[in-house]
Amino acid sequence: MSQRKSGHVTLLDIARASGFSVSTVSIVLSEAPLSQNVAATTREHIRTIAQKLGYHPDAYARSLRRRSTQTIGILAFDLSDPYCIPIMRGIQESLLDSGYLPLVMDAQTQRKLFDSYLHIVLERRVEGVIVIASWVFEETNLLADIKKNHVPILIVGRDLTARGISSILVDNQAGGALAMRHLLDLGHKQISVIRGPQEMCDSEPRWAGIRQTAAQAGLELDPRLIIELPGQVNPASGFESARRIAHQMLASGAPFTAVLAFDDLTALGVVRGLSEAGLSIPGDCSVMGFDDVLPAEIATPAVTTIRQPLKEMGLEAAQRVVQAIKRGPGKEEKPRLHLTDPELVARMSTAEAPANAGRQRKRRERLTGAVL
Amino acid sequence: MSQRKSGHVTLLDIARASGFSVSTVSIVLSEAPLSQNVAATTREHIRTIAQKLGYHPDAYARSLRRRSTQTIGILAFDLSDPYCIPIMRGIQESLLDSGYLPLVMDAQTQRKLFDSYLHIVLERRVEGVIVIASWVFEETNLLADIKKNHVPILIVGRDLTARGISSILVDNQAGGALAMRHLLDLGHKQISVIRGPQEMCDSEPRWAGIRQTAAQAGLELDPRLIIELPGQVNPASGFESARRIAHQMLASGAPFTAVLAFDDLTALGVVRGLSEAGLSIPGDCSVMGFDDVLPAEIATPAVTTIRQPLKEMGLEAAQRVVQAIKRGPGKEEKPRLHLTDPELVARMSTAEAPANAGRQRKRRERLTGAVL
DNA sequence: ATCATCGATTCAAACGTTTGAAAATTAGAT
DNA sequence: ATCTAATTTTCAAACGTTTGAATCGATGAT
Repeated sequence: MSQRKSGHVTLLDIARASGFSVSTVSIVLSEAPLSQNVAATTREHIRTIAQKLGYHPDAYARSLRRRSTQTIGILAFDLSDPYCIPIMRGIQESLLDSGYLPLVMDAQTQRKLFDSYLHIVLERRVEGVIVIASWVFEETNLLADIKKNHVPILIVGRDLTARGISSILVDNQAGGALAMRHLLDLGHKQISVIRGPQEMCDSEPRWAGIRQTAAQAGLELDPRLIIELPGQVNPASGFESARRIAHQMLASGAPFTAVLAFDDLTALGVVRGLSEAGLSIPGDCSVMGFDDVLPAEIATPAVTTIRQPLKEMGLEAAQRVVQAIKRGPGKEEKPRLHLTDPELVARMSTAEAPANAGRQRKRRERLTGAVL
Repeated sequence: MSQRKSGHVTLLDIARASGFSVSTVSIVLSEAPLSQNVAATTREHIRTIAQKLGYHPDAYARSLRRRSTQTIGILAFDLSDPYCIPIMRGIQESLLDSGYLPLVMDAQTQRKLFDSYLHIVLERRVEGVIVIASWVFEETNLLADIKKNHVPILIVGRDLTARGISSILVDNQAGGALAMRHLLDLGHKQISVIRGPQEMCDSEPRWAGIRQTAAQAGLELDPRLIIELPGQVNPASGFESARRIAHQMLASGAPFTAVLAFDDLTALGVVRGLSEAGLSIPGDCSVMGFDDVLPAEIATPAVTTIRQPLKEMGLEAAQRVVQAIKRGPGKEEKPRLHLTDPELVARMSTAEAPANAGRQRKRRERLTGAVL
C-alpha cells in the first residue's frame, strides 16, 4: 500500500504511518545516540510500524551519507580451486566479527575478469581489498588506482612486498624441506619431483627447499625424475598433466620409489597415472602432495601432504586489513611479509621405501610394458 | 592533491579541474544519451582528466539516484561443498553477460548466518535473489520480507514451488533410477543403499527412484543394507559417516556386491571404509555416488556417479531471475518447477558383479574379522 | 510574569550521482 | 540588427539516509 516508486519501504513511509518526522524515525531505527532522548513510547511505536511494513534500511543511502560502506573486497583467483575455500572461511569469520561484509569476487583464473573486478570493488567503495592469488597479476596497472584511492590492500598466497603490498603466505621453502625430509625419513632414495609451473610463484621456493634438503642428506636427484608442470588453465588441469607425467616417468625407465608432487591435485594425478599402470600406492610407490585440500583428505589412500594453515592465513589477512582501515588513510604501515609455518600431515599415500628396490623396478617394468 | 573528505575522487573534483560543471562531467563519463550533444573536444578533455585522477564513479551514489543496483544476491548454503561451485560458475557467467553483479554470500550451513545474509541482501537492494540450498530453510520468515519488497527469488537444488518460489533442481527420482539401473545392468543383485539424511529434500525422491527400479526388476533389497545417513553439519561429515557405515555393513554379515551411496562424498567415504577392511574397489565391491563433483572425478578409482548439470542449472537460474527483473514488479510469473535431466557417468568404481558371489562373501568374512 | 532548563522532536544540509528543464552561446535566416 | 533555431552547457531537484543545530513545550526557579 505505502509502496514508493522504488518499491522499497523507506523512512518516509514509516514517518507518515507513525506521524513522526523522518529524523525521529531514523534516530530510533538506527539506534543513534540521540535515541536515548526519544520517548520510550515513541520508540516502541516506530519500531512496531517498521517491523510491520518490513523496513530494511537502504545500505546505499546509508553508506553514502555515513561515508562508510563497511565492506571489504575479496578477490579470489579461482573459487573452484579448493585451496581458496578455507582462506575465504577464515576471512569471513574474522570479518563478521568486526562488522564488515566481504564482497566476494571470483576471477576464474582470467586476468580480464580479475581486472574488471578490481574496477568494481573500487566503485563499490570497499574499504579494503584482500587478494587471494598464487598468481602473477602484478602487471595490472589498477594497483596504482587502488593506491590513489587509499584503499588498504593485502595479498594471500604470494609475496608482493616488493611492490609495496603486505603479503601472507606459507613458508614454501620450509614446506618443500619438510616434504623431502619426510620421504628421506621413510628411507626413499629414488625420488621423483614434480615441480610447479614457472608462472606460479610457489614453485621456485618449494623446489629450493626440496633440493637443499636432498643435498644436505647427500642425496643426488636423478634429473630424469625432475619434471616441471606446464602452466595451468584451471585447477583440474594440474591433475591431468600429472597423470600424463606419471606415465612418462614410468616409460623413461628411471627407477623411483616416491613422487613428491607440487600440490595435492597434482599428487592425485600421479596416483591416478601410477594406478593405471598397475602400481599400488603406497606399496609400490609413495606419493605426496602439498596444501592439504579437501580432495587429498577424502581420497583413498588419503594423501600425505604439507598442510598450509589456510584458514588461519585468512583470519590474519582479515585482521590486518581491518587494522589498516582503523589506522586510517595516510598512516599506512610499511608493507610486511608474513610467512606461516607449514606442517607435515602424514597419511596413507606414503610408506617406508621397499627394502628391495630391484623387485620394485622389475615389477614396474613388467607392468608398464603392458599399459603404455 | 584534490582529495575530498571521502578520500575518493568525485565528479566535483573533475569539474573543478576541467572547468566544466558537474552535470557535464557526469553526462560525459556516464555516457548518457545527452553526451552526443557535448562537444567532442570537451568529452576528450574531461575523459583525460578523469583518467589522470583515477576516477571511479561511486556505485552507491549512482545506484541511489538511478534506483537500480544491478546486483543479484547469491545465497549459497555452503561454499565449501564442491556442489555449489559449478552452480555459482553458471550463475556468474550468465550474470556478467547481462551486466549484473553477483553478491555472493556463504551461509556455511548455518541457519543463523543464512538469515542474517538474507537481511543483508535486502539492505543491499539486490534486484533478485538466487538461493542455492538442498536444505530446509522454509521456516525463515524473512521470505515474507523478500516478497513484501517485491524481489524476485529463485531456488536451485530444492523444490519450493509449494511456497510460491520457482525452483530448479535435478530430477532426483530419475537419477536414483538411473543409478540403480546401472548396477542392475552390471549384474548386481545384492545392493546396499545409503540413503540421504531426512533433513535433505533430495533423499526421498532419490530413494523412490531406486526402490521403484529395483522393484521393476523384481529385485528385493535386503533391509539390513538400507541405511540412512545422519544429519550433516558440514560437507565433509557425510564422508566420515559413510566410512563408519561401510564398516557396520561388513560387520552385519549381510552380503553385498555394490553400494549405491547418496552422493559423491558419501561414496568416497564408503570407498575408504571398504578399503580399510581390505576390499578392493571395484573388484570386490562396486560403489557409486551422485552429483559428479570434483573429488569424485579426481579420486582413484574415479567414482561412477549420476551427474547433475550444475553449471547449466546455474545458467538457467540466472537467466530466469534476470527475466523476472525485466518483467518488472507486479507482473510476476507464477512459480515454475524445472527438473533437469541427470546423466550416468560410468567411471572406474563400478564393475560387473562377480560371477561367484560365494567367493566374495568368504573373502569379506575373512577380512572383516581381522579389521573390526 | 519572565527566564533559564530540560526533554522531545524537527529542520535542513549533506553524501555523489543523474536528469528533465532551463539557460547560455552560437549560427543561420531574414 | 533582430529573430529563430540549433548546439552546448548548466541549474536544481531528487534518491534515502544521517546528524549538528534549531525549535517547541513544559517544568521549575526567580
